[in-house]
Amino acid sequence: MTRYNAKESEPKWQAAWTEHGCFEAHENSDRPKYYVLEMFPYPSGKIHMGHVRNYAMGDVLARYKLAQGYNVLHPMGWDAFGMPAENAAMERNTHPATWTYANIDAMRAQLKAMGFAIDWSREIATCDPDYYRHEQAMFLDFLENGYAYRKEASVNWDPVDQTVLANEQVIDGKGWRSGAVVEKRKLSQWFLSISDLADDLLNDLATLKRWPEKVVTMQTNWIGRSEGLSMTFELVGDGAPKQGLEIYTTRPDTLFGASFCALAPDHPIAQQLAQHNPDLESFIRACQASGTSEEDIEKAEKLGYRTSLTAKHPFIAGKELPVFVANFILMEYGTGAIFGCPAHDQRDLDFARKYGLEVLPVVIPAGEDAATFSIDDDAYTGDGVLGNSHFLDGLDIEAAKSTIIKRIEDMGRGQGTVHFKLRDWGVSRQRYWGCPIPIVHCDDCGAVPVPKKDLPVKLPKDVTFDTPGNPLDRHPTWKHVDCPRCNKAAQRETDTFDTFIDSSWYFARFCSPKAETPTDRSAVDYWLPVDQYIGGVEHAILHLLYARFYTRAMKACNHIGLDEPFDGLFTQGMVIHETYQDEDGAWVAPDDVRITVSGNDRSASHITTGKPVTIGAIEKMSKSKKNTVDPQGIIDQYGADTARWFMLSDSPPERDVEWTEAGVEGAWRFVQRFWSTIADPENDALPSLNASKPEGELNAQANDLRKRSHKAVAAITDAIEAFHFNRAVAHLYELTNSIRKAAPQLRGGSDLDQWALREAMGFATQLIAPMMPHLAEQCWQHIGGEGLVIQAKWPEAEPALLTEDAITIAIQVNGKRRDEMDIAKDLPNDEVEARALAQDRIQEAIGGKTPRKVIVVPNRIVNIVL
RNA sequence: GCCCCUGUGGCGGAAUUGGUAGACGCGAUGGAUUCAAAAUCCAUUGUCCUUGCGGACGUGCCUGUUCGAGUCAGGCCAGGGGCACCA
Repeated sequence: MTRYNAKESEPKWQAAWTEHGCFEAHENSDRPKYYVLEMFPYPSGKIHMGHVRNYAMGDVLARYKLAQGYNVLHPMGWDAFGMPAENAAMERNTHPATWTYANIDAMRAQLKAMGFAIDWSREIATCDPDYYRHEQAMFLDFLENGYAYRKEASVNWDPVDQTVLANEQVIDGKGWRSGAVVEKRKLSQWFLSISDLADDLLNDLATLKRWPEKVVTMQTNWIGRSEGLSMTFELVGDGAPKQGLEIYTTRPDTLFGASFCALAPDHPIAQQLAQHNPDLESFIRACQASGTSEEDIEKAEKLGYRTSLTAKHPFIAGKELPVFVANFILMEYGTGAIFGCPAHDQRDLDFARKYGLEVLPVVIPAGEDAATFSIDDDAYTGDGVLGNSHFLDGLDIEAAKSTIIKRIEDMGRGQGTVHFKLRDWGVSRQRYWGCPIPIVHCDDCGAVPVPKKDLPVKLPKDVTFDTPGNPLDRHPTWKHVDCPRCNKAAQRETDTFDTFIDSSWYFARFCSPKAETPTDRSAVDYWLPVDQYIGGVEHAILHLLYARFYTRAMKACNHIGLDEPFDGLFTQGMVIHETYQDEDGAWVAPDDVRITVSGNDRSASHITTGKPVTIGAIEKMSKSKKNTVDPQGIIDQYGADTARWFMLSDSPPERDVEWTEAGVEGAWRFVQRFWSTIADPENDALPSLNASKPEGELNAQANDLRKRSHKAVAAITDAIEAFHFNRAVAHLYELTNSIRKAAPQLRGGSDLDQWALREAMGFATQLIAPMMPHLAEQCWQHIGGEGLVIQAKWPEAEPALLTEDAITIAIQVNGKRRDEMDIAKDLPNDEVEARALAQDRIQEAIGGKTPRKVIVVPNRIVNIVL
């Protein structure tokens, strides 16, 4: 028998699928549609194991749904804009486009070699003008419909590189590349008003039934809705603004426990006071200079500067609260000002202790008395009843909140309001390799949209990266254009879009990738929503929230007809690997490590030097720790099916999977074992899979095999539906073992027995096809299956074969298992009880006592209680 | 600090609604085959006691509910993830 040759087989079947157009999706179908999508890759150069895992999962689903008779859309594209291309351009002196498209070509070839069931005719790349011109058109629609606007915002500015840095590029307050101290700079930038839709985005999370709860929770927290009160305090003192001070609080019930007010350092009133107060000015400067990293915040002391102003308490005549400028108040949240109630907020308490302010409890826990309850080092944030609070006394917290809000509203001093942490999405990037923002700035007309007929605004090709700054800005001619409105000389916007915009609507473009408009309504109405979206949990917030917002904005502009783009979401785990370090602490790549096993102990040495190597933690594959394994090497050595199978085995898809050499070898062994199970020459005399079922009686073993294989059909179908690929794999191992065990006898049996064996082989081949499609095609051909296995209808189990008429149940005495017995299924309880009590071992265990109670759970268990 | 998730053999992990814990795979050990190896096949493999039959213990820890708990409840511990001076 010949070994299975993946190298020969895989390209052959890939060609066959292409030739038959197996994966091309068409809208005109009477089959139900199914849109399966994996998050599209950034074209970094070559695929990594994370891609293999992600796309293997999506592929199982796509092929399974295809076999189930669905009209499947399973497209692929490239999230092709972004900084790495510019960095590569600087380092290698190539153009970002050259680098990107070369990467795309390389990665496309690799994905094709993996044999994924992708409709390549729908391929898109976000850096293609044919893609981004529609993005520009939609931005203009958003602008017209009030979803986009322009405002001043501060950015991280690297004065050496003359560029804006993302927060992640600022390390210890310095630019990651230049090392220069980063400045805050105000730039006029474009924003999308995602916060206008905060309520919808929050409420509709409840409709996402097939999303992981974890992601829903994370988005809920990110949107951060809170209900509270905005109210104005009257200010007194030198230079007090007569409009007063507007604060925001979620605990209006604690107003009678207020002992100070505090402003953010960049609050307008603080700024104004600082103009005539050098001490305050330097305090504010110190606040702004302090770091914003987690660690800094953790360590930072609560600092305040007591201004000359005081705030009048609205209900306590003569009570005035000192007004501080404090370093822990954020201008971006609420109104940038608070009243502090130290008894019931830890930060306020820390602050009050430091500055000797009053701490008056106003929420009294059950069992305490308002007159004697006191606060020590910990603020009391629990439940209770109001005390020391005039007209609120005796109310619970919720009642007190609504009462005080009503009073303040009636006084015209404020109103109950809702605040969100979610802020508008700044989309301007001072970068070359992104989608140009289709705007012209005219001295007279302001920001003028580029007319749609003039789109796309294309990136110029002749740019250089040898000097810092934005190449679009210093390009000699590109930005100089005439105003579309008044024809006077004007300047193009030289910013490009955040690349998250590119990925916020690509799933819609896949429905009609060649349409002359951003979407073809009949196509998106047919295909959307995406039935199953699959990707890494690292996109749980930004990408998925942006895409949800974008879908709503597109709907408002008539590009799409629904609110939620992704009906089902699955977030898969990472691929991880052991790390290795040599004696000097340098990381060693897995390829350079030799592992020695003795018993259950493992040790490692360097493959060339022979020196000992320490086996370290199992971590996400990363270049810096050198614990990566290149999928290409695996494909070359074992073939795509082995890599796919390993990725789907063992670990549940949502958890991390550890890549191990032994595991891959195990997968490879199984590929061969499966092939030899099917292609054993001894089987050659068996009837073809097409042969009709002969008459006669099955022998016991053949009957058993039929039961096993039909049960496998049911179990594997359920497992795939539930995204339990590891369990589907386990069932396939079992079915294969059953076939191997039964084959020698059944081969020599009756025609019907032989047919049953062949049937089981056919099932196994079909069931394995979504995971190892090439191997399956080879086997399918070998056993005489009709056409391609990918085109075969998914098998269905005969219900009669799924139930057993004889079962084994356990017998317990006092909850401990003492024996088991074979009984007929659905045997009446009293008979089961009688038979259980008659068992020798049970009699022994009972020891002559009379059972107090006998519990019979039909077809499951008997428990005898003494 | 707040929120969420996860703890099962040497390892990855199975175990419908509470009903025989450890399926399946990896690793390991012994054997067959072989001149030898690779490959393949067979057997054993939770721990402890026992020559064997068998028995005791066992799903992070402690309590509880139940005839019966990996599964349910309460309280801890450990690991991972997310958010965070958000008023």
